[in-house]
Amino acid sequence: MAEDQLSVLFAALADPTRRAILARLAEGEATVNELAEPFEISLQAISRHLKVLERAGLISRGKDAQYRPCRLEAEPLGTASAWLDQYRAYWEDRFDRLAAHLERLQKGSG
Amino acid sequence: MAEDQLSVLFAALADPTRRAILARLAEGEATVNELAEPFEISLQAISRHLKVLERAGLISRGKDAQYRPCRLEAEPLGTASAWLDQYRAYWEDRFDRLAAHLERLQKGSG
DNA sequence: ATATTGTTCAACCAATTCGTTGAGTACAGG
DNA sequence: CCTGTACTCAACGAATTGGTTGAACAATAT
Repeated sequence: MAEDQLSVLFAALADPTRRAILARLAEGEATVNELAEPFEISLQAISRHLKVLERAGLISRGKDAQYRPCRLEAEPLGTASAWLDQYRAYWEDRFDRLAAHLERLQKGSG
Repeated sequence: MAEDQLSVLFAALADPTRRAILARLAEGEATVNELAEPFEISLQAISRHLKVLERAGLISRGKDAQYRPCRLEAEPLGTASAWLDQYRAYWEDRFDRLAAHLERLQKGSG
């Protein structure tokens, strides 16, 4: 299962081919063939990666004759970033002490 | 395949149970049993989720008698956040126009 | 010694994922 | 109309995932 937005999103980002596609789209729209060109895998495989990205809301697709230009839709990345920000204090050095402190507090419970 | 750091990391974050475990650990160390308590799934399933989180570098585990206290290790979240920051310009409104502009630039190629 | 508690390992199953190939569908142009 | 180009759908296989149960093992308590 796991159909929530964040799960679908992170799952989409968990594949290096898909991340490479996003990087390419950051430079501008591209057709499926253009996106497939740098990879060794079949066009069909790319087509399915695009479907995953679309389901995650990370791309949208247009229709221009027989072309299906893809466009980056970055909002979900903002959502992911916001989620990660919950933990920012835990990875930024200045808060390491705070985290350790909170930990000890709740362990000793008094 | 896909054994790179980022892929393993995002894959670890793609499961809601694992994200819930991280949220719990943000409040402090916890044993496997403590972590399992809120969930309906077996202890073994939790144990495997912890293994995934550990492989992603998101937790570390201690040894206290028969207990294996887990601790949040947030640095990888910082890595993920840094990766996302590449795209920040694309989801922040003030840059939407820039993105669209870049797109048009490269399409027209002149 | 034995039992109990905390945790992991191993085998298994169902569902999903990521690739393949082969067969469509949709549009453009001679 | 027929061909070529762009793309998607469907069927398939191998690998992975996320759950299960049953058996281990380690440390504590009796």
